[in-house]
Amino acid sequence: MSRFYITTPIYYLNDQPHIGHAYTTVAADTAARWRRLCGEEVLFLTGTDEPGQKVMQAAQARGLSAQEHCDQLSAAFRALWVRLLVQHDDFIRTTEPRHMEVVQASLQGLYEKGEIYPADYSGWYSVAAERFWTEEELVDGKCPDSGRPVEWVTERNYFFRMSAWQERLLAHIAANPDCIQPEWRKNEVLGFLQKPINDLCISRPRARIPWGIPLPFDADYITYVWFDALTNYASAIGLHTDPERFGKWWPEAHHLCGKDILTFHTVYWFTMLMAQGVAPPKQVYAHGWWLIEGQKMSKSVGNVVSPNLLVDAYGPDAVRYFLLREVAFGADGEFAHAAFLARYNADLANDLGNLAHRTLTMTEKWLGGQIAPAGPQEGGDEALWALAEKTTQSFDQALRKLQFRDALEALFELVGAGNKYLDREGPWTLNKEGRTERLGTVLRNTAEICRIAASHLACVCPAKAMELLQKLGESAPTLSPRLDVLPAGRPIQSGEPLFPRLMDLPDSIKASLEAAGLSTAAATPSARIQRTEKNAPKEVKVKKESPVSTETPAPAAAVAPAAPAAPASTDITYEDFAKLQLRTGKVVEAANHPNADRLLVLKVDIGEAEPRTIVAGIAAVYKPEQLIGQQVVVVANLKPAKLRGVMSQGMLLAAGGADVAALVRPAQELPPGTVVK
RNA sequence: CGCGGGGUGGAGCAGUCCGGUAGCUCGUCGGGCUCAUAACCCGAAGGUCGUAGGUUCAAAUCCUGCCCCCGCAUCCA
Repeated sequence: MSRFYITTPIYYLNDQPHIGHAYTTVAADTAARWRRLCGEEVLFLTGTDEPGQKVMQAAQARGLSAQEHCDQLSAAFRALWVRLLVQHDDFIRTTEPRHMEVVQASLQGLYEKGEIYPADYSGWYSVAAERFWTEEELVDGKCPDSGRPVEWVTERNYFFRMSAWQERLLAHIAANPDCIQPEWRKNEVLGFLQKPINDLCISRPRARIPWGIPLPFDADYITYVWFDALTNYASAIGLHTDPERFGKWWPEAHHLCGKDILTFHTVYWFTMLMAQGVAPPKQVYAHGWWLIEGQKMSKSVGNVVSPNLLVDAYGPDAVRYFLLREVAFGADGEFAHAAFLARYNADLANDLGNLAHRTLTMTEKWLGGQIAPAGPQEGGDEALWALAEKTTQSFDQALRKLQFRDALEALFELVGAGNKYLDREGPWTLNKEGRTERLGTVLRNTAEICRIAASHLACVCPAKAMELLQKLGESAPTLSPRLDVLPAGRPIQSGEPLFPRLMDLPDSIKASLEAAGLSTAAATPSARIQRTEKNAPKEVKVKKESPVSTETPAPAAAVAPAAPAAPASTDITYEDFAKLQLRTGKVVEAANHPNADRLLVLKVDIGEAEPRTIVAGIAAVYKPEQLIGQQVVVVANLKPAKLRGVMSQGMLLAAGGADVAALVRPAQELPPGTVVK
């Protein structure tokens, strides 16, 4: 029996699970479910990555011990997987003994082979950020994160001879062209490997970082987090501890990961394994990132698509379907609720749901609710049989290559063909003319299409697929492409529509969009509305940038860049103005920017659950303590931007030209969040 | 020469590696059907495939230059 071992990265417990975590995990689950459906032996591993500075900081911020914090968050991940219908076979935590002992065995083995050696390392160290920086990374000779001074520190550490494996790594990739996917990502890795790579520092002094796996050969050091984390893929199946189990699964290892950590999963991990005499995994597949409503994912915007919110609003099946159908696996995508609604209605409600519903209701009305025997093939029958055969093949091929979108596209081509077939064969006419035998054949054919669609969809939309199969009287998926699988006389029931059409965004989604300062115009599933909504930010940008364009003759703004007043030639419509979301706010905290002397970092309450962090260039005019308790006017839907390292989630209105003269504030005390227009 | 990605009918994308009738989804317009979740089906309009050259019998696809857009970076909010 063929085997399939698939993993997600172990997720770092510095924050709640977000859509990116859900994406990787759903993809892995779908691949795993498909292999199981095909009768293969499957091992699907996910888990959480626990030790680390950021985790400890996050724990401290919540007033918890690191272990309590990790237990809670790890449970939050597990709970989400349950909600998303993820069926992992194993869940590993890097604090488990079974993992730690393998990490130590690996290190010991490498040390004994001479693959790990001690050396002194010198660099600019920031006590505040607890890390080293390169000369180039420093800002004015200070730590770019904290703005604090750095010191030149020499430290003894242990290094893995990664550089010695560079040639063999290149040879391995050349000999195994599919081991890094997609192809264009592999080229990025190969580009990275054109330059000599360094040895990898795999230790950290315990004095500096107290939490981690101790080096077996020097108790003053703990293991570098990536060495620790990557090893999970092997420790979970018994590297160094259970050779039989490891030998069984390792040759079939497939790792999914985000594009940001591809280098770790290929260069570091492959060479770590090769140095231990273990072949690299069969394949590493890097997927892209989701933009949220046109913006890069950040904490505040990310809430709009928090996986739990999505599952609450749409249910797990629809969320899984959208994630896998909307973009090619590997490319970046955009999660917009309007697009979600459009996709859901078009594919799940109108095409599949409706095909099922019309087939089932006609069968109930005219055939006593029973599947009819397969009669002789006429009309479009032959083509339908052929397409079903072709579809099941395409689906399987695409899914084996993790091309989820292509697989679903193929499957919905068959669904579409089912709808067309009904129209051409016109069962309502057959019924009127009393041609019952042909009527039965036509409806059994589309029922079979539903059976095939549901069976294949069982890996993507497990719950809804089962629901549909049950309507057809089936208790489990059957992958046969034949249209004579359902037994004649089988009772069916139509029941309620499988995927009710969504006429508007759920209220919970609208509320979260509003809270994040995003438009809820997407509410109507009409493309016209989508279009204006999507175009809006672009138009604004064009205007903003036109002064520097060489194309247009520059208007007054370019001549007098200091004058913010818009020239008459760029009148805006009320519609343009209405795109601004202005709110009153109250400054609750204010501090100097750690790394910029003209900026202040403010926390401004604008009536949301949490105050916004807003960076303002007003340090020349206001001192932080003057501002606390002051009322201000905030542009609430300005795209967030990082200013000297601090994310700013809005802008304060201020009067003045190039230099700010004074902040704008309401004439009277108003509750925070009051709309300004 | 900072790094990376990209410019294909109104929108979003595929096709580019391996040159040879420009395809898909949504939208628009017109029609049909009436079993169905205002769903389904048919037809039409709409693209000099960013641009200028080159190679070729033939270029969205190969080569060269240029323009533009989007991320990251840049004390601009």
